Amino acid sequence: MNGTTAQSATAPAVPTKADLIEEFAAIGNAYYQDFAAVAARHGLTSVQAKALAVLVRQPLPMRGIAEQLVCDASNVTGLVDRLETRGLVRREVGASDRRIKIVAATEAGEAAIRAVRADMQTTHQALDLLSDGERSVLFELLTRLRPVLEQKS
Amino acid sequence: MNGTTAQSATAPAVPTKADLIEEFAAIGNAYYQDFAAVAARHGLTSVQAKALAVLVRQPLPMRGIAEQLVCDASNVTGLVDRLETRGLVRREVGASDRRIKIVAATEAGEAAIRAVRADMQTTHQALDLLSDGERSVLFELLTRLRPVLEQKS
DNA sequence: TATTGTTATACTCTATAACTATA
DNA sequence: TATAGTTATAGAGTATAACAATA
Repeated sequence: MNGTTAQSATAPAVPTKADLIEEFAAIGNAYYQDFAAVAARHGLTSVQAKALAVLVRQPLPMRGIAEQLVCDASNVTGLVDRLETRGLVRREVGASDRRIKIVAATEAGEAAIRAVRADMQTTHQALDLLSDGERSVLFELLTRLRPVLEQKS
Repeated sequence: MNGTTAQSATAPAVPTKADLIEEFAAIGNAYYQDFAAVAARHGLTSVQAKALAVLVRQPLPMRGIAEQLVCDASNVTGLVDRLETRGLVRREVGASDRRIKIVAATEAGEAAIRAVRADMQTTHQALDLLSDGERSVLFELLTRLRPVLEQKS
């Protein structure tokens, strides 16, 4: 792995942060590929599916969607247009500020993202490799990482 | 979490697979956002950076790149054209089969992807939260998941 | 005949800049 | 004047279909 320490074969050295980053990158890319491929089979681009997944968690104004997608706000108009045409999301005028439009996933939108997640067989198969105890450990570690990882860079 | 078992507060129930999938999705998306944002700062689109990361690991024929990127082979022509124009990759004619063009990252390409990885501060900060022992555990779990997760769906 | 890479076309994603409606 | 959303435009990513070169 890093070769800086000579330990026994049964107790490998602690991985360097670079090792972990590389593994994290590979896992992140592989997950995203499964997500994009399954979304495509369901007639959604990866961006449409990602937007839908975000909106299922909570309704957001146009600019909030842009933040979540890390893209310019101008793109969100067309993106939401296409999702709205297919009945997957709904625009609602903001109550306090009429400039704001709140976008929410419809029932059809929620069903679509549920179907995509259920169909991510590669990811399911990978997680099936773990025992209950390992799943608990992984879940706990990821839950710790998530708040920091979701901050803006 | 799932509420199906009533255990003590210090020993939470084993997360369901759905819980873990959701956490995995959130982590995967957050990682990808950091990657895309940093790549953009370095003048690369996320697809260009991903292709470069793949080619740093190993040279690939055009169709191999398409497989890794989960996209049609016809797209790869333009993608590699743009990377080649900037001196980040190089096309080489295959030795055994002259139809095949092997694409390899140049030194500049390797340097570019190294710079992107080093600049992913959000991901670095997240991983800094873990102790050496936790890093080892996470690394081992991810290493187990990776071969299955990298298979085609 | 089958396969590799390319080209042509059309649609989607993306950023920048300018515009409108509202605050 | 500042902000939320939109429109216009141009470059990049994407799939489908058709093509040339090679196997």
